[in-house]
Amino acid sequence: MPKPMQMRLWLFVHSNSSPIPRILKRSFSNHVESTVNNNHAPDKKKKKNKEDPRVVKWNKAIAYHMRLGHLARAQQLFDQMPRTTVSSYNTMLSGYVSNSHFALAISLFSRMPSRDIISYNTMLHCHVRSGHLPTARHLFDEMPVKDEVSYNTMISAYARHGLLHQAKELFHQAPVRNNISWNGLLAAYIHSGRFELAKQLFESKPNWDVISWNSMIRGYVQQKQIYEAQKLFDNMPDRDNVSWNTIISGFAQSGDMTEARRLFDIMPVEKDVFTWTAVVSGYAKNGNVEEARGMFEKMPHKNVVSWNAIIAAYMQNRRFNEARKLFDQMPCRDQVTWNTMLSAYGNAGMIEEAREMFYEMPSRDTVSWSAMLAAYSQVGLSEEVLYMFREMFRRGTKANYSSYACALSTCADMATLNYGTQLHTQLFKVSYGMGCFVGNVLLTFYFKCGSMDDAQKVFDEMLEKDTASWNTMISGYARHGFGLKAWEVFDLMKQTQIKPDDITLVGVLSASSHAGLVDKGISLFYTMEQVYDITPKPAHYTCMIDLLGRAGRLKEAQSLVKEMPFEPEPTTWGALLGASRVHREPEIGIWAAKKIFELEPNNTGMYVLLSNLYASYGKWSDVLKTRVLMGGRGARKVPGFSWIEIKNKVHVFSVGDSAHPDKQRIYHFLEELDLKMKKAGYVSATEMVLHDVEEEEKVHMLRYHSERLAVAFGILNVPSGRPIRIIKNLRVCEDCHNAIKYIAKIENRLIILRDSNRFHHFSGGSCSCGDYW
DNA sequence: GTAGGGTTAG
Repeated sequence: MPKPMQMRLWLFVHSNSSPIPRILKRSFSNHVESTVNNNHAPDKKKKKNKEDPRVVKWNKAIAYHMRLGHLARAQQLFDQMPRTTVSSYNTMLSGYVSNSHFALAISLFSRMPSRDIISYNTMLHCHVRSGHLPTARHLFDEMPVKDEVSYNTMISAYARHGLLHQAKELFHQAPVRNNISWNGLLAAYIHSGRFELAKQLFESKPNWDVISWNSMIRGYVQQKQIYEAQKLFDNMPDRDNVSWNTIISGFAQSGDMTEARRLFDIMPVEKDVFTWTAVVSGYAKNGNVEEARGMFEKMPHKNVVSWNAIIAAYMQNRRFNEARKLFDQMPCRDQVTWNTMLSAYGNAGMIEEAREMFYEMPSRDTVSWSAMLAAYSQVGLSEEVLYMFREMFRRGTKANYSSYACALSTCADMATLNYGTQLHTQLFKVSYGMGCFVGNVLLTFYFKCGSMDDAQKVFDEMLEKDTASWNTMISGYARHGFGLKAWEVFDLMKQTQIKPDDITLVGVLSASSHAGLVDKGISLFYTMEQVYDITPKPAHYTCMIDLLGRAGRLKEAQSLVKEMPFEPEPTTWGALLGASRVHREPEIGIWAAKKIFELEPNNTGMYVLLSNLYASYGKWSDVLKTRVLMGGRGARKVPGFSWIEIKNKVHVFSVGDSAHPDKQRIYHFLEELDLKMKKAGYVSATEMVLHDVEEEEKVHMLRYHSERLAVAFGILNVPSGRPIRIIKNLRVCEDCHNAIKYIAKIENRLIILRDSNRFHHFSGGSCSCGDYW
């Protein structure tokens, strides 16, 4: 049995497809011969000694300038060299890569007269660092010879991207494994969310080095198990500065700044820029900008990253002017600086400022484009999102999963399943396997579009699933009213190594509520702390109130609200309000509505809910009062009216506030409406407004009429009672198609007509409204 | 020439 090293070289020599230059091939060949004959591995030291000392001297000088980032000087030296060897090229190559000049590295690599394994490994590292894993893999596959460095480079690259499957595959394929390979595998488990497996691996091998201990601490931090992380930190055999930085940033990220600060003050190793920056960003995340600023001032050596952290601190806490001042003062800005500003403006909905940043920034990377996409998406500019997404490709920026995520979620919002599916296909072309992130994006998309089958298919095909994948499935099914299915997924999840988190339980509780699984839901809620070690949060209470409310147990829901250990959120009150409307408990509903207005005086949606609540009891004067309170804040086309037009007939949902200040506008609308209504044989709209309180009965009748149409299409009476409804393969006439869309808008539902056929696409057929063609 | 820690998008 040949030794692994010899085996690899043998493979290389006998490979006909090897792209390696002939000269190099010959020298390799000789080398192999001698190695095989002598039956021992090549001696690296001997090889090093062969290098011309003058060349070594030049190389050292080049490397020195590269380390300092003096690229031009390094280049000059390289050009002046009396004799260049592969090692000089390699020095240049690795200098370019460590200075992130990937294009220069690629160009140099292509011009090299000969290449050795180090050139190939450096190039591999180059592609990995620039984030082009498919290119790296391609090179890896084509490499004439691979050693453990090549394998390790790929393993840890896959690990960092959460691609456990690929990392594991190469780990097992690797002919030789060292500590770095094992650490790579460990990192792969951690980054793909398979922390239980990471723990098992870590426990099974006793001789781990400090790097793996640090990875495990980081893993616990990522799992939000900070006290476990601390236990590990306390027990580890020796701690270096990275260990300290990891645990400090762990406490900082988990919001425990007291402990983070205590560790910071007692740490026995020297604090570096990582330590300081972790603390600055920790204070920022806690909203303590002053303290963050104080630490920033004290920081002995600031770099761009620390500047970025302080700018993010101000931006995250909405202190835009101060952030802007710092931004202007900064000694030098990098891509992240610009992106930080851009994305923070985007998050705040300050679209103009975001746009300004985007167009002013010297260069744009994927994050910049993604942030801009997110900014547009946030303010609902769906068309802009898709335009920018295409523009991004046109400008040659590679889209990543974030950009796809944004585009896909916009597709979901616009209910453009076709374009989204197209993106799905595209994603497959560019991707290097179904990682968690891409899978989760697709799951979200298909659920948003209501294509449960497609979502399930993606889920089944996913090689790696993390907590988010399971959560998306559970809450996806829950949202669409498939409570049993959601429970099924939850039961499956419990059989895996992945632990449910608080979001999982929110999904399961809401599934229970929509499927009427009241007892299951209640028992989960009261045992979640013991079984899953998760303390109920406001969202869990909201689910419970929704669950009890839907089941008609309003009194219990009411007392649970009172028992809550924290102030109920507007959505909690909303759940109670909705239930009280369905189960005719106006007192509770009004109580809830009042609470909502205290919390959110401008919540127009709640005004509408309240006025609907009154309307369903025939309390028309209260409807009116509520509408008056709403003022001009209603999002309707004409304030005070909800109406749809179906086949030239106007259906009025409600006519409310004749007391609305914008009388001119209302009367103008009424004139138009009048004509249409009279033509359709209905009572005049003007009449209704003038006698609105008395005539509301008639309005109610009209509402009922139009609702009947809606029921025919299956739009109302959605089993889940939730605002998403998918109608597949509907044969519908043009007018009704529009009407359905309009109902969706009025009723604040997302209705998706999937694969529906419009009137003109057919010859011979009939629509549910009675029309035929 | 390969592994762990701090800042930005999702």
